[in-house]
Amino acid sequence: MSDDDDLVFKALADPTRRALLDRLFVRDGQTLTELESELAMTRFGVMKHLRLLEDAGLVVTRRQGREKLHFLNPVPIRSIHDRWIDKYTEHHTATLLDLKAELERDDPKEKP
Amino acid sequence: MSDDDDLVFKALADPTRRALLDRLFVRDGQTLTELESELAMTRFGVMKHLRLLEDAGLVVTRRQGREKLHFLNPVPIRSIHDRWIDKYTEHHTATLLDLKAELERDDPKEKP
DNA sequence: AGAATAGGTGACCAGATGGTCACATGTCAA
DNA sequence: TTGACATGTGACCATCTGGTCACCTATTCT
Repeated sequence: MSDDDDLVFKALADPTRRALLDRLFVRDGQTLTELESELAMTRFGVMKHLRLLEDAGLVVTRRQGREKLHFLNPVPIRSIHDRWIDKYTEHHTATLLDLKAELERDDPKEKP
Repeated sequence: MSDDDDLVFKALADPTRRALLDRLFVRDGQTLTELESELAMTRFGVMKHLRLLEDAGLVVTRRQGREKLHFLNPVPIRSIHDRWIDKYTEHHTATLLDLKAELERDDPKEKP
């Protein structure tokens, strides 16, 4: 069944952790204290979340003196995609999303 | 922050629900009872999981008499991919995965 | 009509999860 | 070497989650 991805899905299930990935997607290599300052949560909470992201392989780290730098790793995300997106229908799915994005751009916040 | 995807990530966080998606990926349009028969869990548990998958848009359904048919919807999966995979590095990431797959094919279960 | 089949609801409970704190270790700079 | 800074650990608690059951509705078959 290939579910060693369990850590990845569990890690992605929390909005705070997804926000952390978003921050790293914008600017890679941030420290714990930098990330904490944007997140309305104590340092300990952020640390726990980063730990889970690291265990899942979604974030890789490098020590630099007393600092620990965090980097986003996109590989596990790509694996999720490949699990349920058939090569032959991939183009069709991407096209649907493009259409959705275009509709939302044309009619912003429309309430039917 | 675009986190109306919360239901999607929560739905994917459970191994039983991922297994259900796997089953539908193999054969689409199954009923609740068919899916239950493969899953070592009572009908009620499976029903709860399918409900969450449906709320998240990962599964779409169609009623046919007293049966309810379940179909896999790949669109939300593609959205996850697009959130953190940069268009410009996408090819690089896919290449890394291909390499990983090839290595695991050549050296099955090697313990370094 | 009556029985069998497919699906649905609400309550309930054990166990997992998110967040905080007191306290501890390692690192840099004056 | 003393103090400030960056990160780490273990315990603790309120809340969420996964799974089951008693009971109910709707559809099909004989």
